[in-house]
Amino acid sequence: MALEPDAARESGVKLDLSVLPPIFLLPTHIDIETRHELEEKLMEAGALLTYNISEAQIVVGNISTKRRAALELRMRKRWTEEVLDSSTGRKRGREDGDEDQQASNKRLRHESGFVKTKVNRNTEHTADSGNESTESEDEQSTSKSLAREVQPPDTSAEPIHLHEANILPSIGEPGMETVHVVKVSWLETVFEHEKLVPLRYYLIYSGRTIERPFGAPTSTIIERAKDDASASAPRGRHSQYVPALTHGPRRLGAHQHAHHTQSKAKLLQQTTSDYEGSGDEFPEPPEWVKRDIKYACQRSTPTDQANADFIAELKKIKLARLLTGDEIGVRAYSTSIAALAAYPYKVGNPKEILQLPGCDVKIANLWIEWRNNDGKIGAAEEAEEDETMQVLKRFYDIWGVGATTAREFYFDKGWRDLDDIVEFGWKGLTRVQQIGVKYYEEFQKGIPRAEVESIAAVIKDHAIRVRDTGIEVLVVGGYRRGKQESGDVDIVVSHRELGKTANLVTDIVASLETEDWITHTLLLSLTGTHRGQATLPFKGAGPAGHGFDTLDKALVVWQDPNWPGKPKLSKASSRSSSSTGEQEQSKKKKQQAKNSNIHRRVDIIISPWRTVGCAVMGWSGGTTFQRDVRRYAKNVKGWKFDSSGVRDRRTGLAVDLEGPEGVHGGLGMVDAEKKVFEGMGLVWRDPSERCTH
DNA sequence: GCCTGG
DNA sequence: CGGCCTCAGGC
DNA sequence: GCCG
Repeated sequence: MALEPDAARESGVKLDLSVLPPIFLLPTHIDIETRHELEEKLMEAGALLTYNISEAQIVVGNISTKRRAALELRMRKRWTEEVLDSSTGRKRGREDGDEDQQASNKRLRHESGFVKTKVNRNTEHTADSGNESTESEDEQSTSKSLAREVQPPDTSAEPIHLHEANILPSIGEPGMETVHVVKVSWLETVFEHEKLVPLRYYLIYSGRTIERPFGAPTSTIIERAKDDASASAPRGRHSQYVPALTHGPRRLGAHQHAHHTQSKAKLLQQTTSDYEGSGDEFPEPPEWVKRDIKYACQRSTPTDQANADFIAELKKIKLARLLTGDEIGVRAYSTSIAALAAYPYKVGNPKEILQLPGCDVKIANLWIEWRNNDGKIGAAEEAEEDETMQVLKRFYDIWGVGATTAREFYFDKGWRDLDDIVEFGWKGLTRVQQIGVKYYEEFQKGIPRAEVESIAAVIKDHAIRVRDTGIEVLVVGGYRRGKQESGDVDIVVSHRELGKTANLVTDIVASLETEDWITHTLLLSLTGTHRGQATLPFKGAGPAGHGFDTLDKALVVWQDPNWPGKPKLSKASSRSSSSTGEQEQSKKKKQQAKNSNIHRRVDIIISPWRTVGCAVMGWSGGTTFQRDVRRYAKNVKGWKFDSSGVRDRRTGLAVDLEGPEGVHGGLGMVDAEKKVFEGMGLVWRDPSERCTH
């Protein structure tokens, strides 16, 4: 029973760790009990335990890769760069300083067996394996591989006898700026043998402290980005370009229209004080400017925009606001951009900008800067080039990751790229985020119009299969606005008979899955069906007024299951591969037998016919257009608009814009949409004129 | 109740 | 100075 | 950041 370790016997002396530099214990992956135990033993042995990582020279952790080690330090605000073995550091209290690290490694390799298990070069990234496996097991398999652990070196076989002077690795400068991250097994070994053993066999990573590597030093952008979104509203947003306003009202140069411009006019002098551009001439503003039309749904916003270049710069600022969690800033810039996007002339004078609703001196001054600075805005370029912003953007582009989570990934977790997420955070991702990461590159690719059309045709075909030929569809979203490439496919599916749209999403998705068009369902929204079923009398003829259903919809991942070289399935066994001939074939083709068709994001929206015009309208506009439809409905009409219908805010009753049972006769979805525009007092515009961004 | 997407 | 589009679903 |  009472086994006595060799080391214990030979050292009559009590273990003394007071010679060691400050030690930091990484809590990561060490349960609280073990940690307390280690802390206790360290204290007993007189070790210098620190809880301030910046003063630690030895960091002990239950981790295994360099990458993770650097990450753990980074997370705790200690930025380091790796010190390599080759950089033969100065010897540390050692006479025979000629033995460099390589030599010592070499010797180690010869004299003991555990070098191969030592670090085990456990550096293969799990991200790399992510592409190989197939289908729904992928997320799991990837996370599984993350759990792989390195075996600790088997030290009991060969106790180590080395000089105390050799305890610390001979790399890096001595002192606080160098930090060595070692495995927990080092401490365990030390305690087991009650003897100090060299770090180097347990060394994961050696780093030298460096400055935080990037960015305009503590630029306001970064400061803002650090703020948690949950904290109080972003503050301190004041541009250096906003002039103090002191003058009384002045008269606008060439024109004297709307009153609202007068209050702006007094700022104008300030704004343009250092602007000596072309004369004061500029074109007669369009009607919507004169009438101070504030809602994007009330004006035409064409695809090709006279001020696209300037808008592009503004969008960079808007993106920065988005990534920093400044939603209100995003709103503001969206409004300004939408107004500029609708302005049909190339701006040549800042006064033109002041005329626009949603634009004021701030934007006018940005335009001046843009004009005087060769088409560049400092804040925009700065944000674009900022490395923090770039990382946040990378994360934000993951489907299912928003600005808040992107910032959490970066500032809290310390991750820098997708590999970090896969390697260190996979299990913490939601299901849809895992899918978003898995198809990251594919989802970035635009979808050509022809492909949108063929996807729509397949959906329509399946909808007809699960119902009948009364199914009608319309592709909405960017496609309908005329974009050459769409980010995703949005399609509205309806049927003139009320009962035929109940449970339709479910049936369509099921049918598509049968033929493997859908690889993942990201979201299934069924409230329409739920409510419809609850409210609607089976035989129809329900009193109008009930009918306020939200829409059923499915957000799915789509892949064309037909690909060149696909093994032909025999007619009989359509689903499972059971025939022996097939097995052989699939085995033979195992390598190239992979569907390389690009995965696409597809939104299938079901609408009852009664409100299909609202659905079409609600899904066809750009973001700002849609938001302004709702604002307009609220502020001008006192209604609440959403893509499943309109109701009066006061009475709560549904507003029938399309007739109690929707449009009839030869009228279709677009006619229904026209009725909605008309009913809201809006001029119907071709979707290509709703390009608000 | 926060976060996300549309 | 307060408000800024709206809603369902996932966690 | 702009509006009422």
